Amino acid sequence: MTVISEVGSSPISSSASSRSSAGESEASAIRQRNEERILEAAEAVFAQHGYRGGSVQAIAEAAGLPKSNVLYYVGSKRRLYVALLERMMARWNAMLDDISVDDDPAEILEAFIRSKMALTRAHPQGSRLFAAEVLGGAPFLQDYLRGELRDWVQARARVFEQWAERGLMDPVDPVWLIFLIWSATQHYADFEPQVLGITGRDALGEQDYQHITDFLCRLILKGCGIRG
Amino acid sequence: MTVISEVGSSPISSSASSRSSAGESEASAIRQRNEERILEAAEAVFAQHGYRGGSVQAIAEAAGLPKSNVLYYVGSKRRLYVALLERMMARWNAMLDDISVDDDPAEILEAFIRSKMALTRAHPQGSRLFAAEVLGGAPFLQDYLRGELRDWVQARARVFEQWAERGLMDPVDPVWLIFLIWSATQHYADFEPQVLGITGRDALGEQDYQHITDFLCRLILKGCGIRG
DNA sequence: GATCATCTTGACCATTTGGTCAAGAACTAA
DNA sequence: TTAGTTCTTGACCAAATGGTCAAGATGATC
Repeated sequence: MTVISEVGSSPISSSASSRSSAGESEASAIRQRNEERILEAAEAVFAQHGYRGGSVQAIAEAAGLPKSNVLYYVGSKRRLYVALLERMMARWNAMLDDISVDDDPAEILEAFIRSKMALTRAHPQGSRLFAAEVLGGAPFLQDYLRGELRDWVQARARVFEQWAERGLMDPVDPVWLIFLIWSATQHYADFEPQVLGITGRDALGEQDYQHITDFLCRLILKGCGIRG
Repeated sequence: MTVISEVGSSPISSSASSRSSAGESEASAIRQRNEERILEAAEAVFAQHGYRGGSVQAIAEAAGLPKSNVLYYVGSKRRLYVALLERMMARWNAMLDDISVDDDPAEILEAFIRSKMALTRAHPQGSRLFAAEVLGGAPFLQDYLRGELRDWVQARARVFEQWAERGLMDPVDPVWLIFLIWSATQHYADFEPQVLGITGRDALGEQDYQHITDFLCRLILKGCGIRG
């Protein structure tokens, strides 16, 4: 799947109204600022209401710009949505590291859980955007899910299986294990109103995240027969 | 939170166009059949697109009825949505059993996981409807989350803590444990396109569900220091 | 069969939606 | 300063939206 154009130029500028004849050029400060505002606003709106339920007017209001100004920069609702998904995927792809059978299972699994929880905390709206898109049937993400994400999962699963063969962890199903870690870590972004309602909090703080992360690391590693 | 009116009468009939002067009366066979069609269709549409993104026209098409006929039965989009949420909550409340410190932790946790997975399999759209509503900030569910669901979680957590004190399980955080079980079990409904895309399946079968359930039971119980 | 209630459903309505368009202001480079 | 580019933004458009309305068909009861 296409990664967003290289850092420095605008993520949308090559596809909307700045068709400079010199090819890809540096976006102006005004354009960069406004596009960033639009992307942030759009992420929140689409994360909350999905593609169909999110309106360009709501995005415009959240960005503090007139609707036609938003459309001037991004071209269309669809283009904006695709740009957002690509941004999200780029962020995730940066985390799709490779692991080896020579690595230590405890370290790898713990790092995996910790980095996912850190992402949840840093980018909750990205997680919600993904959740909304998948709830909607993932129409824009099929290639990604069936392509590089799947390859990554399968490669990681193979390493988990080899660890199990060496007796370094229990022979759990590695794919369900990966889903368990994803669901457990994303839950705190995706279902935040539930978490806050039930725990009586207004927000989760750094210390809460620390406790949750520690809890997940301990339980999942022990549950896998690692360092129990 | 209000539970749906008693079995036998229509879940919507008391609030839309059948204002019989004799009070609550048995709905006709036509009404029952059409209301059920509408509820099923609406559940799918709202689960996929959320409240804002789901349209009455789409629901009407999915139900095979004209839009104004749908509105004849349900009154408004909002009433329909509320009725759906109430139906979902009633289904969930039937599962909010009580446990005691004298129960066996292994049995209780395993039953909890198994029943949640069975619910995921039997009512995936209900799970997705809940997810969409929570992603949207849970505007219609705050009382439920902060009320009886919270009470249930707290009561269950207290029992978990007492088990830990008796050395029957590790002293894990009981609330995070409940969230872990919810997120892990609902994942297979809510993120089904992801699961299918990554595993290369067109659907999850009974055997898949069995394996996943067994995996979750084993890992989570072992991770809690129960019967490891 | 007559009467009343329920059901069906297209026409209609005000508002919202994703755009398109173009005038004028602001910015940039020579 | 001039010319060209970018940015701003209200007016406008066709289609979609959640309804409302009422005529006629169907169902139920006496």
